[in-house]
Amino acid sequence: MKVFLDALKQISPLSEKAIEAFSEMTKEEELSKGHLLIKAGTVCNYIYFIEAGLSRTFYYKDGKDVTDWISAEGSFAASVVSFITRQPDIRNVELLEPSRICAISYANLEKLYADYHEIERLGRLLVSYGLVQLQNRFDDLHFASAQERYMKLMNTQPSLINRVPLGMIASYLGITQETLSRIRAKV
Amino acid sequence: MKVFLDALKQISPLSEKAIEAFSEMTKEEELSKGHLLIKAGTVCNYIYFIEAGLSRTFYYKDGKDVTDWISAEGSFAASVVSFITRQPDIRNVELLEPSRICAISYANLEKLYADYHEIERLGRLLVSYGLVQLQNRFDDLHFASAQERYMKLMNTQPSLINRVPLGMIASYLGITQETLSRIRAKV
DNA sequence: TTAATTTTTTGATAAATGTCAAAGGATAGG
DNA sequence: CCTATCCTTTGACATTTATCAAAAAATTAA
Repeated sequence: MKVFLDALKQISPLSEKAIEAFSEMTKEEELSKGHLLIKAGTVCNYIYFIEAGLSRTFYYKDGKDVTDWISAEGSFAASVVSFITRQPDIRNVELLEPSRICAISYANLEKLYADYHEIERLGRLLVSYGLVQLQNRFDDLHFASAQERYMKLMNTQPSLINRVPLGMIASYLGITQETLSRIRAKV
Repeated sequence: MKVFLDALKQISPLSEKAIEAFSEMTKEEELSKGHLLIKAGTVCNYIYFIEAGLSRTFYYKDGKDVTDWISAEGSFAASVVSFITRQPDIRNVELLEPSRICAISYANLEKLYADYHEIERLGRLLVSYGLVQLQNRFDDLHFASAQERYMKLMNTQPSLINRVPLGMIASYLGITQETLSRIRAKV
């Protein structure tokens, strides 16, 4: 839990009271590799913070497994669209490594937002930073070549290369695993 | 201004006081086609709401004009990444039609956020819905064909087809104008 | 309206990436 | 340590999309 609360404080200062309220609303769990945090077709009722470990968000498009997002320790995992819209979504979230996570439910978070202006602010900032991250990935996908995208991933998150199977990384980058394998052979 | 305030109220209820504060902080303008709202290389200090008209966000990648976003009446325009991170960004925003806009500065918005919990909530919701929109476009770019993307645009925002030059729409969809022209001829 | 400019289409060709198939490697459980 | 499974690479070929060039169509300004 400490890693989680420290990360929150980094985003925006929180009073002792708010931190306590947060920690009361949050439950910590140790889960094994392969555990499904969120199942496609359901409404995502939890946001997870990865204190240790690794997860990926994925769905099926035309029968093919698409890796939408990868969350390592220190970041959040969820079916964000479903969490926000309160509609079922096609995304699953699974653990790629045994992980220690903090989970907070939609209902509890709403309560915290309503009770604490400072937590509402924190939430706004978190979503804002998420938007910036997504825009960066969007820009890559928009007009960068497969090789450019791979290079950028190597520069920004090199550790993922050894922790995530190549096929999932390829899909994350929007290419096939054969193409990624060839890029890798060339570079 | 009324269109803007009504749109805000739709997102989240606001007290009379908050609405008044908002309208005091907002300035309304009529601007002509071609007007540059935001210039590349600067920090984006305003968020614009388009009451009437049309804008696009664009930048240059390898000397080529890339249309990043298109905002029609009832939506927001900004260099969102720059507005959030307070860093200069490569994006420009220009008007594609004579437009009536409402502008609110970063500093004023921060003040509103600090003074009104209800406005902070509104801000969180606005960013959240923006995130959902971007995720939808991201999904298309991730693993949908050029034709699928065009079809989806036709279904969701058909009016843009007649208001925005084909080259900009093509770029918005992540393809060349020749490819879009051929898709159009085929469909 | 004409003339100039911009936008869109079309054709030929090239480049990037995908698909299918199969062979090697690596890894984990019995 | 052996076998089954999963992961990665490689090859041959197909498809999609980009590039370059030029013509046709539409729009704008004089």
